[in-house]
Amino acid sequence: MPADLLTDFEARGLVHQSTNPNALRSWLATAGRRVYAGFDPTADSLHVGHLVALVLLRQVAAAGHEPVALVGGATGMIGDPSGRSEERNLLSTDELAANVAGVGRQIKAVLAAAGPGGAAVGTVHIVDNADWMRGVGYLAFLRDVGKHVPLSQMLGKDSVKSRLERDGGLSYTEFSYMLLQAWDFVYLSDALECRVQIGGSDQWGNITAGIELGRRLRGRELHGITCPLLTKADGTKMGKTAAGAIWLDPRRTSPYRFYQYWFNLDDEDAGRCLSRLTELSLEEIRGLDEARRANPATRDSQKRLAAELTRLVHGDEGLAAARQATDVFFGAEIANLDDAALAEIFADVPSGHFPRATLDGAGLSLVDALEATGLAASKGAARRTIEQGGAYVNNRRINEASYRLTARDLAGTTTLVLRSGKKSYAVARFA
RNA sequence: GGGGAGUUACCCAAGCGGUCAACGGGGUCAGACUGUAAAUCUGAUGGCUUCUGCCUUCGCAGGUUCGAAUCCUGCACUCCCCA
Repeated sequence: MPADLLTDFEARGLVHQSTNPNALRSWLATAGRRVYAGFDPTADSLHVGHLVALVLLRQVAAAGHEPVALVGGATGMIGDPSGRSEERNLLSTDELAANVAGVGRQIKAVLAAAGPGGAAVGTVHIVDNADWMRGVGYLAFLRDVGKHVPLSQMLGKDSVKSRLERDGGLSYTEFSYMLLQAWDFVYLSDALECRVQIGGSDQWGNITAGIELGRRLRGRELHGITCPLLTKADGTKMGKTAAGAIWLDPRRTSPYRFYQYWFNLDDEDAGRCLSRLTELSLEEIRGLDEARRANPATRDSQKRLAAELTRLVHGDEGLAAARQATDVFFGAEIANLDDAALAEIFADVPSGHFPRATLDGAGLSLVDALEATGLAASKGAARRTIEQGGAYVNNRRINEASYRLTARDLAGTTTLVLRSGKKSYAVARFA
């Protein structure tokens, strides 16, 4: 028998708005129900902001239902105006195809990842709305769908209203977006008996448009749940850093940096993420909350959060690599590691290549090396960093701006590790 | 159409003939403290450098002067007021 999904969502702070909870609950009381969430293929990788929806779908599966992940190959042609202050640039069809493929792969991998205790995930549906939209003609769509959507309803949506009040306005194309998403919902209720759509709080308008259309077109009761936008205690969006978004694709954000992002959250954010993004039991989360208040310095919540999410996205190997890199980065002096291990650990760190001969004789000046590897913007900046005590070779602080690197500074046979400040690393290879 | 104000380093913003690579704030970087947190405190913040200086910057182009971000002329852009 299925767990009470809605109650669990509420307990985890995952419900922002929902349609009639009683009807929703009774529909979900039967196992094997299908619940969907949509993902826009705006890039070839998802980022941390998409994690809530992915985790929601995993919990749908864990509760004995069947999650449906929709990749918007068709809607991506148009662009969702929700939560956007300006008109989107259209993606080229090539770009879009690549994005749909990339995002689809990621969703599949995350949904297929083993749950806590190794529990396998059951049936998962991944669909692309281009598959049913491609053949639909404009006239047919206007007659079959558009005819049933009152303009007053469309104009009433916040996403439309806020845009109309702005100078940029919005195009007819983006205005029409909600019709497509509304039709997706009805289509999935026909094809897969899917009656529930979940999404971020900015999707409420699009979801209710679908519910309304289902009622008018089919006399069918559809349901919606939105979850609150995940933000940090300081009000900024989760997953945004000065350097850019935290992506799920390891080529964009290495498992190490992904791990570190969660590891570095402050206490309040870590607690919230544990309940919203992990599959730990509420009991276990309560325990971590208490431990954090009693003894915040151990950072158990952050460690656990980072471990859970890194494993979910990058698997056991990704987690192991992130942990190994963390040990080395925040550990003592680096010595006696072979090149292969260094290359592995520092895979995502910028590197500089120098001819082996530069280490001979007087050697290579540390200032030049810091500049060449990009750890310092200029030689002046490199000198400053050294003089202020922020430069390290193999994690050993170097204070002399005149320091020159020679063969004895190598940590491996051809490699040494430079560091600026607490967390910026670069690898120098001499071959 | 008439009148006025402005354009300074990543951003905001002082300076109004020499002592200006240019006050101050934000941001950023480094250090201390700490829990790889937050807050706080300290230092740095055009480039190169033999550490002594050199070079390039104050909307753009000229000019005056021993010397200009500062004065003059022209050009471009922005803003405000009156019509």
